[in-house]
Amino acid sequence: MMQQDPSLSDSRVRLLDTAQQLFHQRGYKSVTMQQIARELGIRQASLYYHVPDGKEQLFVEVLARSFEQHREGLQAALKTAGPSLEAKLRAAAMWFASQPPMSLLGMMHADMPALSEENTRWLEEQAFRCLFDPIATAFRTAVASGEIRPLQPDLLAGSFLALIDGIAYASAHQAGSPPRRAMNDVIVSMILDGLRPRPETNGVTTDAISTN
Amino acid sequence: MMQQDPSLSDSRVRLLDTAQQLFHQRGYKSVTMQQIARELGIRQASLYYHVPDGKEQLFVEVLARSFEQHREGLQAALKTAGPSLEAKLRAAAMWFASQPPMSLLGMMHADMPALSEENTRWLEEQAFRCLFDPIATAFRTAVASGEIRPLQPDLLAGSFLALIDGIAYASAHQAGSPPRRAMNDVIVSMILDGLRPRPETNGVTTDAISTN
DNA sequence: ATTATCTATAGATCTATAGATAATGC
DNA sequence: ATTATCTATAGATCTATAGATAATGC
Repeated sequence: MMQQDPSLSDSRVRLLDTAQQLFHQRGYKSVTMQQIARELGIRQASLYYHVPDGKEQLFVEVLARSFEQHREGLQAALKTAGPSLEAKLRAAAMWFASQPPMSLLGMMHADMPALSEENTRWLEEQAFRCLFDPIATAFRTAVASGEIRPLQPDLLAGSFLALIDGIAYASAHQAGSPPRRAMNDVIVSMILDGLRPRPETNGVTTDAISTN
Repeated sequence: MMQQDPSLSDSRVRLLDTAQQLFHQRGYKSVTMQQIARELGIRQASLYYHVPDGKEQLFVEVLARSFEQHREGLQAALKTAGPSLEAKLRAAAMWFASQPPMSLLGMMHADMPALSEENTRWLEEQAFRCLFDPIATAFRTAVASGEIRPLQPDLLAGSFLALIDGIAYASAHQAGSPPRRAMNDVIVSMILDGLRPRPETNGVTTDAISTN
């Protein structure tokens, strides 16, 4: 009748998957338990067998699982990449491009205020640990090695994530936007070399894509 | 008894201001007519005198007004700035830093799906015209003059706005984050010159702020 | 016995409408 | 007469609970 341990039975995983998709698409408040159930082909009340603590618990679990997936994917990507910041940024961007858009900023902003303070704080910690920290570490290393100028690594990590988020948004909502890989190339190039033509770089330029 | 023309009476403006603040803070769905009314010190039903078509109309009007304010502020800032892209970006960033954070991306993502298709489309057009277009034009000009490398101006404009959005978010939600002006300097410098040290720039570097 | 669903429904919340009331300006 | 509020309330929607039902595995 009850089930306290968050088991990972088949039907529970299906629930988390469906909820994840809907929450990421429309946010916490807009998605109803009704809709999640309909999508699963079961009745609304049946959801409470899997998440006895209700909608907020479901949302928190979904988001935490999503963060964790990103952490693992990011770590793997950063590990296989070479030691240069450029390689790491490309690998990280590729990882994000391979995942469904998660609109981190949007979620953080719009959905957190509806949750309990405890859940908010905890999810912010998870987001920090899983998404922000790996990127910030890469920037910190690059600053330490002199590979990039001495700017605040935290700010750079935030900027990188904001750009990644923007790309995900554009590719999901903007009609004729380029593929995410192509946009990745442009922003990595921008981050590292800037938009101004480099003065003395006689050789192949890193320009990725032509105008408009 | 009724009032069809969107007059700008004192009490109506107060309503729009209050609603704007709340909507920008917590998004469309999370804010209730009840809360808006409480904030104004009146009863919930009284709101419908000013917005007979209800909550969605209120939200659309608030957002449209907000976009328009930004368009005017942006245009003014771009006009007073010098012709260089750097001056324009700094001016635009300064304008945004002078305004309450509006979390454009978050709103777009989380709130639009709850609105009618017509309103969604219309608001997207307004966002494009008021926020995106002025910035994209600046980038287009800079590409045409050769001031920057030939990358897609639209993508660059989106990137710039994503960064601005990220800064607003950080300054609003992150505990010890630097002032928005300082973050602006860093990102403009990053956008234009990149993070890698410029090879032949013998002179004053544009490094803004020290490590960490 | 455990797992996963179902029906039925209480209770809360939220939007919106109807119609009354009060103040101000002509 | 116009402007801006009020009270009261209908109707919709949404979360969550109680308890029944059915299938599968021991």
